[in-house]
Amino acid sequence: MVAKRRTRAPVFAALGDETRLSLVAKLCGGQRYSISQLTQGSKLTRQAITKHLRVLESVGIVRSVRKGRESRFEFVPQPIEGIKEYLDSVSEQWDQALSRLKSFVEE
Amino acid sequence: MVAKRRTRAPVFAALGDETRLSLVAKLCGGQRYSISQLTQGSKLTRQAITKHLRVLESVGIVRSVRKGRESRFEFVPQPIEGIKEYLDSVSEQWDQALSRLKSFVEE
DNA sequence: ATCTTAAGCAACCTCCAGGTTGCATATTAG
DNA sequence: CTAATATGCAACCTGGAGGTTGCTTAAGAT
Repeated sequence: MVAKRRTRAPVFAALGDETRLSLVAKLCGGQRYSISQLTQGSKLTRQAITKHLRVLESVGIVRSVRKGRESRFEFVPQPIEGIKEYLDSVSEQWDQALSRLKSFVEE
Repeated sequence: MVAKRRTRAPVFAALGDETRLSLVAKLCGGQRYSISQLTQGSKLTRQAITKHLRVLESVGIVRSVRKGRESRFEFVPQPIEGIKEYLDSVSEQWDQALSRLKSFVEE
């Protein structure tokens, strides 16, 4: 296991796009889909979808497995768990700040 | 209260940048900071920092209040709570998929 | 009244994200 | 074997993100 980088920004950035968010929405249901399948219903080109999938893959949100002539993509939960933890720490800091303020006012 | 948009992508996008993430990290501690203060220690220009702050402000993660000649920025938790909920729903879908798979294998 | 500090505004630059088209290659179907 | 399907690769285009510099205006400090 290599040092897991302390930078969540790329993961947030990967989620910062409607198209990719809907890919995630589809894939987190557990099913695996080929690129062509994921392109169905989208108004974008297969190549555009491919690029988006590569972005998601580059931050580990998604993984591809070649199966015959198609490459099937599947969801990987870890990166999203990672940023959830990060957001929790942000909320926690904020809550602590609030409670410090509260006790300051009360005394 | 106007229809809260169903699109979290812009919030994720706003967090998808190291500089903005560190601004959030600083501000979620509860203190308010002026633009100049937030620029201190950064290698970027005040104007660059200003632009980043406007991005955060545009999605509601941050709010600015003019105080004399300086405008002080403060953290606003709601948008981040929003995407936390979104991520929870993603995890939930994933977990349900896993448990369906599990019961399918077991029978 | 003047100097200094905080911010806003605007023009400008560079680079890359997001899309497209066109063509090549690998598999599966008939 | 041949046709059709699923991808990969590469070149190309365009707009906007992220930065900078320069100048102006507002508000404190002396």
